[in-house]
Amino acid sequence: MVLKLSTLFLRTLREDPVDAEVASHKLLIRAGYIRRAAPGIYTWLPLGLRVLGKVEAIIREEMNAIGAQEVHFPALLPREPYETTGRWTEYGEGLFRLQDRKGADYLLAPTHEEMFTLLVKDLYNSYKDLPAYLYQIQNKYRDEARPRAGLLRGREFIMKDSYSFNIDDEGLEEAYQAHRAAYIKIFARLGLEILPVFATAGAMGGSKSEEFLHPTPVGEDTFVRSAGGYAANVEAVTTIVPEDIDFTDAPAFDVKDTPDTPTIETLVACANEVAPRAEGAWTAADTLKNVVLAAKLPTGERRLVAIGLPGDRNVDLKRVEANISSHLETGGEVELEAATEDDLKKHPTLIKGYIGPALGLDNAVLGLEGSSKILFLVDPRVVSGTSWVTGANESGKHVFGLVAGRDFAWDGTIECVEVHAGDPAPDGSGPLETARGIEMGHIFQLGRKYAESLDLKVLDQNGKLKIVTMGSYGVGVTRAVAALAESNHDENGLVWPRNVAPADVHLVVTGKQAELFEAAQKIADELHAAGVEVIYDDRPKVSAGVKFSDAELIGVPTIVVIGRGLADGVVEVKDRATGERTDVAVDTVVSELIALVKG
RNA sequence: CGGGCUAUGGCGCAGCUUGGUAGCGCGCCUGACUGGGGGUCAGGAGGCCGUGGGUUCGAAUCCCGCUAGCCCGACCA
Repeated sequence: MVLKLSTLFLRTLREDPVDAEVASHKLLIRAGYIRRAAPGIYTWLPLGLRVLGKVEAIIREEMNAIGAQEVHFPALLPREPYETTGRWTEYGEGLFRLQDRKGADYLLAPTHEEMFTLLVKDLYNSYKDLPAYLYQIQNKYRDEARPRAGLLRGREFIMKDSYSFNIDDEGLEEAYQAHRAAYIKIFARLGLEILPVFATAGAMGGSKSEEFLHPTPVGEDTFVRSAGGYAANVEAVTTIVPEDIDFTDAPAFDVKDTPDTPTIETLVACANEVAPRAEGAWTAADTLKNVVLAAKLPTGERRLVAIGLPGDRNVDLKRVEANISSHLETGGEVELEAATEDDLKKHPTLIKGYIGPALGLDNAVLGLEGSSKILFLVDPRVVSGTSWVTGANESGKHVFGLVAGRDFAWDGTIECVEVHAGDPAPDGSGPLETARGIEMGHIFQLGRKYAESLDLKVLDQNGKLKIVTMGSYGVGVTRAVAALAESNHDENGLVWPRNVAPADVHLVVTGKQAELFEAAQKIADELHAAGVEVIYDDRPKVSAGVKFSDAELIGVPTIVVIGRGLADGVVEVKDRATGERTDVAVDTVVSELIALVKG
């Protein structure tokens, strides 16, 4: 392939587009890879399409290598399957909906679990047909509230999504691991640094899930990692549970007057005044903060939940949301917010600012067994034997030395506090630090949620119908192009890794003599014959400076300059990434370039 | 959905305060020069000034409404 710049459909821009913030967005527009068609929706120009194609090819190879088979669904889908699984409404405003001329509802697919499930149901009936791995590379549509950063978060984007179908959990685990390994290979081949982080399954259901994050400051996802190699989504971080403490010799609790102390800060100050202790001043960490939240259940019910946590910590609502469903009999997605004044009024035993779990096991307030009948969950740091300063359920009074397990009980523990930099990693690999990343891929063990609601069953060895278990696995393809641009550029433009670059070699002619163009054309032809992809800047009346700038902006890894050196029989070979230039004899340049590209 | 900003040739912007023939740079077209880092000169093409209403002899400019876009936040299997 030889792309001649004199005819290539391309216009590079000298200035950054005003609406672009991040480097990948600016450069992909300026270098003529993409154009904006609508907010979060982009047109792919010839150069961009070439990069996209190369990324897709790598993904295809690795998916095929694990035995996955490619199919292709429509993006325009009927309402019914999504109605069956509840996602027609669950997806809310994020879904592009439209109607045909008869008024029938359609949607532009945000993801294809339903369609894959129905396709397998359509064709397969026996355990002998399984396992099956199917995938597609296809446009997805999500009406994002705020598309941003060019290709990084679009309303139309390309995703590779695959789905595994197995008869049992062992098979699902195998499928999951196969995809996980394939993803690691894909990102390695793309040259994208990737961190698999544990994620919570969230509303997708299922048990196990990992995100593949590309660490970069422009990323939208916050995660934590340790020097020792632990990495996880904030929602999925677990706390190291301390050992229980023997409370045999602990002094009895003591209720004290602590007037005007509705906050932890005022309480700590007051505690040091009314009850100074020998071991050092009271701190927020000695207090047990009891926060009342209101949970909106899938049933529509609004239910209060109390969370007990050390006073030096704050509740992270997202973490609570991610972890609370196992404590509720309803399951499904739960929305949480702080309880309002009205909520508290319905429970007169709860005195705002002075809420406490109990004054002795027989005198419980919080908890399903307590007088409030409110579910009481505690942070895992609250273990049996720990002693706390906390509310005495009476205005202006707190209780000191209230011992967990002896004086109060709880209904369960939950990961609920904000994770701070410096907290220990759960695997003991050191303190955590927070970082930002782009979600490049996500793998889920879906389990039987979709198969169940869409009735995907096959006969097992015993002739009995069994629900199939599924996994779903996604790679953001357009997002990968953006991430590649983001991590491969300098102040002059893009710097593509060789295996995704729009071409292997960028030939530049400087000068106007016919011999220069003839020599360049010859080199281009010979490279082409050897299977090397060439961009050839044959524009006759464009100055050298413009050609150099364009070459650097476009970012092909090897730039060859045919110019004044030709009189001495040499051309210049320049490495885009390092800037290193070498003069190479014109007679050997083709073979050297072939070696460079194929090597 | 909250907060901030913006809307004027393909792109980037000025003009608006103080109403009076719509301008600059880049890009595009013609020609000449130049020819290794976005070069020079001359001549061109291209604009319902987001949209609807109002004030006025006259509105890009003043007033009211609407719409769209961008950024931050909320949201984001």
